[in-house]
Amino acid sequence: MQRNSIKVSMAVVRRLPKYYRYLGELIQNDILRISSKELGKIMGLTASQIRQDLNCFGGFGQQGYGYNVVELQKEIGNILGLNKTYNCVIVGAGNLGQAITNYEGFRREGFILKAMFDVNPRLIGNTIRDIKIHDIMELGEYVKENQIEIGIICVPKEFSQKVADTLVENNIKAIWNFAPADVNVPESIVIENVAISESLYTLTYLMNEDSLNL
Amino acid sequence: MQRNSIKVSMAVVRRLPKYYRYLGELIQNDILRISSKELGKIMGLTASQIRQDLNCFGGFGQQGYGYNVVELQKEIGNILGLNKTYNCVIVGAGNLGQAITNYEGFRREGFILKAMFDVNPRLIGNTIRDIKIHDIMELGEYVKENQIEIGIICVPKEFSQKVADTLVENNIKAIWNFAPADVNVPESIVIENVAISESLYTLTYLMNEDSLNL
DNA sequence: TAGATTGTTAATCGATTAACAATC
DNA sequence: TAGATTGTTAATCGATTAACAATC
Repeated sequence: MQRNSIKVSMAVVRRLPKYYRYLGELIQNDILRISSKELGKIMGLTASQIRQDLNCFGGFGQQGYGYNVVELQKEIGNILGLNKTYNCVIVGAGNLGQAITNYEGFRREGFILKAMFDVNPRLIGNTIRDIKIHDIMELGEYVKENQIEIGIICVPKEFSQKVADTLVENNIKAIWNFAPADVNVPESIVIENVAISESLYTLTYLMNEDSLNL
Repeated sequence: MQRNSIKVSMAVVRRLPKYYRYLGELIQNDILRISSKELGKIMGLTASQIRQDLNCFGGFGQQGYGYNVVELQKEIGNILGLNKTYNCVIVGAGNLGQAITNYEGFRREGFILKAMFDVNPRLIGNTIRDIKIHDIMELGEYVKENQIEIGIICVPKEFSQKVADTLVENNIKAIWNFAPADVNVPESIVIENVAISESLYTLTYLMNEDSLNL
């Protein structure tokens, strides 16, 4: 069931990966059927919100029954675009770049890491999990030649905008940026600036909230 | 200027670190004064929202002038609790744990990494940036003995809940969890579940949005 | 069938934006 | 002082929750 011209809010979109993840856990625990009420309890959402969220995309449930967990997870995966594969590169082969390379989950979901890039001569030429580390000078050409769709930026913030520019010039479709400074790209490019520190500072805010005397 | 019993919404709280970061960049660029209008343009927010956000905590600006960047950044830092120091441990000394250890920014903001922990005998006893990697069996005792306030979880998701439980039992105050599965803790403990994959799946959603026929 | 639970509309709540008097 | 821009109140917008008829 598909609708026409319903605009889905970012609030909903950002909950979808969480649904996807929790449904995956249910499958692992052999739970094959769930009601919005139960799912809400597990995820800390209201049943009403879950039904509203899902109905932005279609009626995936069944009255009197609930939702088929496997089917629903697959549907949400499709909505998220996880039924496709994506050619990716990682720029910056330090610890963070390596951590992402080593994370099995991403390969499983269709993210194909084609190459890594770095400035460090000691790293260039090495291989991590069969992925070769190239000289960052070759980045632009490689991205263009190999139809790379997603660029993952793991370089220090001083270089992140320059890397992003190179990616954009060579027809990247999306950038996942881990440098602790937002990167600017044209409207047509999809960008996620992660800024990991923000969640740490939220943590300390919450630790001190009581003593703030608001 | 402090108010009594105003509840600050999480929407506002999660913008504070971003203000802090952008103000830091302004300082680096020797911009010492800014209006809500200008700041909004840079950050992609409305001037009105910025003024509303800041006024949850006090009147930091001056009519006809704007905001003193250095002063405002410092105030927001205080609100976020960045005027204090925090004793931290990292559990899981793999690439991600090492990436965090190597990130200078955190030390600068008062996060004191006291120790790392791992199960891997090859890592135990080693040192990263002068931080010793301990046997994970010693985690609970160490946390209790050394007044550790923040536990950073960088272990595979199979072990994350168990690690969290150990931290909680030994009086941790907050947990910053990078394992790709939410960890449950008592109400009194502050928890940030990061789930990095969520932003990647949001990215692919946005890449495919047009073809969704909503 | 009766019970359960959805899909969906309406009501409420909260967050963002607009407007403007206060004031530097 | 005049101009600029805040702090703050009011208006609007959007997101969440509640309610219930539809239906499996």
